[in-house]
Amino acid sequence: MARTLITSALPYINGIKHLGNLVGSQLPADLYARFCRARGDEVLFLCATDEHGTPAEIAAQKAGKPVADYCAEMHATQAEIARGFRLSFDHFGRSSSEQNRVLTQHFAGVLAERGLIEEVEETQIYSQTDGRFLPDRYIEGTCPNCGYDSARGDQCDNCTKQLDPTDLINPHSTISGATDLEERKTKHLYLKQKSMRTALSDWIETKTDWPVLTTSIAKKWLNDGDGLQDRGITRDLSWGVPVQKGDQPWEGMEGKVFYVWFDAPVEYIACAGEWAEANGKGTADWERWWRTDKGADDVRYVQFMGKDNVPFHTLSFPVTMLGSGEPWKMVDYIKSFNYLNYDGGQFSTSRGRGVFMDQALSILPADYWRWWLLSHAPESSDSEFTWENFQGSVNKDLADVLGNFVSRITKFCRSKFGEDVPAGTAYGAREEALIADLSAKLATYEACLSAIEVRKAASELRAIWVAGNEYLQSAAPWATFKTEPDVAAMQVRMGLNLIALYAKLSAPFIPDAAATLSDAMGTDLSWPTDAAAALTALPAGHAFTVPDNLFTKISDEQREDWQEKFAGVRS
RNA sequence: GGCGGAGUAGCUCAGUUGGUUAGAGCAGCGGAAUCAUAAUCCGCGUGUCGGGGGUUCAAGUCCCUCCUCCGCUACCA
Repeated sequence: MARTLITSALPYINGIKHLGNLVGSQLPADLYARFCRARGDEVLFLCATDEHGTPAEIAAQKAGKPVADYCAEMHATQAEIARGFRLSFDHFGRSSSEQNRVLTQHFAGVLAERGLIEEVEETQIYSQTDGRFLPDRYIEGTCPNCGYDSARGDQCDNCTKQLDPTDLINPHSTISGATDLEERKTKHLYLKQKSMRTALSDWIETKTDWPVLTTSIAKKWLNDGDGLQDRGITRDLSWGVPVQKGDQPWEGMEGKVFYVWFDAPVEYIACAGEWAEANGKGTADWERWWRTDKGADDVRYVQFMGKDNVPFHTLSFPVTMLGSGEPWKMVDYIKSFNYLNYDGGQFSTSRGRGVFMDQALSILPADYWRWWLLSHAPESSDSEFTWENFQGSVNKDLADVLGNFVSRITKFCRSKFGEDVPAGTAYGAREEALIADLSAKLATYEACLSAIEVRKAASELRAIWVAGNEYLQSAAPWATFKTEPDVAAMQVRMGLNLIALYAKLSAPFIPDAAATLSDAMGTDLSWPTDAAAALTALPAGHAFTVPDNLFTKISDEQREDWQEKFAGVRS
């Protein structure tokens, strides 16, 4: 049995994510996980909240809560929303877990032993009022170049000049507004990525099947300018994984924590440990997914992420794993996505522009969103959400093409033959042609899903739904019923079998509707091996029920209402 | 500035290693059907493939150049 390990980029803890975040990692990862499970792979699908770092501390401060409590609450909220979207994680963990603390400290210790960590003393800005060192972007002041008065410490938004916080005139903290900033010396650990450059490059060169988006970003960081640079992996914060060398203290690093981008990817591994613990399993159970010396040799590991995450997954995290010299399972395929824009601009968390995951579920069920987002996934370039397009796709694809097909065949059968599959004649030439057509389409659909070609898979699935309508239209059982009721019965039997087949094939995209259909047809959601067999699965006499309409159309009034509601600031 | 991605029908997008009259879905127009959520099916496309130049028997596809949009640029994650 094929074994597939799937991870989605970890959503950051400081708020509810928008649809752009969802479609860039969690949702396509779920599609793939569902497909792999359906076709019989042993799957471990992991995701977690990324909880450490300054933004989490500040969000907690704004909410007036201790950061640990804040993160616990937000984790619960994000987990609930993930369930709402039917994201089928085997475990939804937390980067603040005990497992991650131990493993992160372990990696740091091993990397230090192997000479891949260097201590560097540097000068940073400290705010006495805030009682903390400030990352560059949390310092604002007047730009020495253009005079813009809200230039950030890393870059001026007005003239785009790269800045150093000490360049700013009248600098102040954006957290408190404090101006009592001072330069302080502080010591930090750097991961010596430069010394791993060749090993990384060799590894990336073997990945000839990766999407261009993934490899081009990786190669750029490897080769641009002076090439890959060493990177600081510690911070002067309190919320994070305490800096330790394995289980030993790290002299001179007391009170410091690891940088979130060092511990967050480690959570992919630690999450498997959390999964094992939550399910009464042992160390060996998760190590067979992650240690090539303990059974992970035959695992295929696939990661999903937005393009902004690619450098960390192609460089930093591999340095950690390869540098450890330990037999960790490396990623086999990285599926990366571009951005989803909202109605002519970007989704914006800070300005509350666009649709957030909780809001989306409050107006429509998960399947509607899953279908639109996946069928418009930003694979080859950035793509665009508009309410008109959303309304059109949902109404046409889901309500008309699929929903109405189910409705017309089940209701016709009920009125003419009752709620059992009718017998009638044997399948004839038209049915054989349909089976041949669907065999080909099924093969294409599977190939797209295997290759994680999300949009193409969606359009092929739609074509499979359309084939049912084409068949029904040319077979016209409502006409044959008047003269040859046995033929009409056979045609209806084919129609009902098509519904059962659609349930199986549609489940990765629209799991709720698929479950409704399989319940109504009294069948399961096992993956069909062959169209001919699948279309004779429901025998004459098999009982079914007529389901309620699968999808309700979005009215123009609703669309206009939502368009208005989500244009402005999130309340 | 550097790097990367994109620019194809009114809209959203496909176009494999260059090869017959450039495609799909939606919208629009015409027709058929009346089982069904006024749902379906059939037919209908004269697009300077962002502009210009080049290579080639042949370019949306390769090269050069210019324009526009977007992303990244290492202390936001």
